Amino acid sequence: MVAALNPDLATIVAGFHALSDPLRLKTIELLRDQELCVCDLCEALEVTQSKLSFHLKALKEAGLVRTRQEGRWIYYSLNLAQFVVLEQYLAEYRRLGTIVPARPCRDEGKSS
Amino acid sequence: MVAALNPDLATIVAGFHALSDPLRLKTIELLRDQELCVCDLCEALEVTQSKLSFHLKALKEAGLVRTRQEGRWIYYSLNLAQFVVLEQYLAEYRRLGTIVPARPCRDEGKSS
DNA sequence: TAAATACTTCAACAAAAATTAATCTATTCT
DNA sequence: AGAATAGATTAATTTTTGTTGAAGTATTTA
Repeated sequence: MVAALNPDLATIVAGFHALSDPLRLKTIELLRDQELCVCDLCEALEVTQSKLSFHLKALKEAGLVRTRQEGRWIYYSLNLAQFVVLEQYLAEYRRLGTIVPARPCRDEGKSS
Repeated sequence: MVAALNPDLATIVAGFHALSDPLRLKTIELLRDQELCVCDLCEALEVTQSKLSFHLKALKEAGLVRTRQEGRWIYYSLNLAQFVVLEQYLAEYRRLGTIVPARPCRDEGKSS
């Protein structure tokens, strides 16, 4: 048995939800290269701090990013482990290559 | 250069959005094992046909599922290729292991 | 201690997504 | 042709998300 093989549905849903917005996606793409503080991200993404804060929260609650405070700056960075969790979830689909074909719908033991 | 390396942001966003709902996730988990018609899915998921139809549409528009009509049944099945696209997108993050650390925020060439 | 900076939170509002029930289309069965 | 079945579509409504601007918290600098 592999570690952390069964993250629950809610975790997966939260993860994909966090990734389902253009601004959040651009944010993590920026963080891919380096840790950044909120003001850097605001500047790069050309959005207000308040707006970005909302999206950063979504990313954080989904476990996709971490924060580290240094003085009055808060540095955001990716939590790669959580990316792997989602990647693995998708990989499960690739694993099983054969999909059982047709099988007529009405024969499936329905009490008719 | 690898084929289809740069799906655009909108495609990725749509894909993750389609995966960001519990019912849709349960749907694709059912389809993981076999092709199913809408009435089978409704029964298994215990939802109304109309409601499921809405969610199937989201999955379909994101390219995650395909349909095949047979008589008056429409069989849904996974489009694994699109799962791979999303998986690859996430894999890009794992690739670059080192994240550039701190770097003080105010030194970044800001005109102050 | 006062002012400034970095960031979050809140509350009001706007916009998008989901739910529901009814209707519509197409196919099959009699 | 008429009734039944599978499924999509529509419109009205509710729920959830996202946006905006103002206010709040914490830290630093003067």
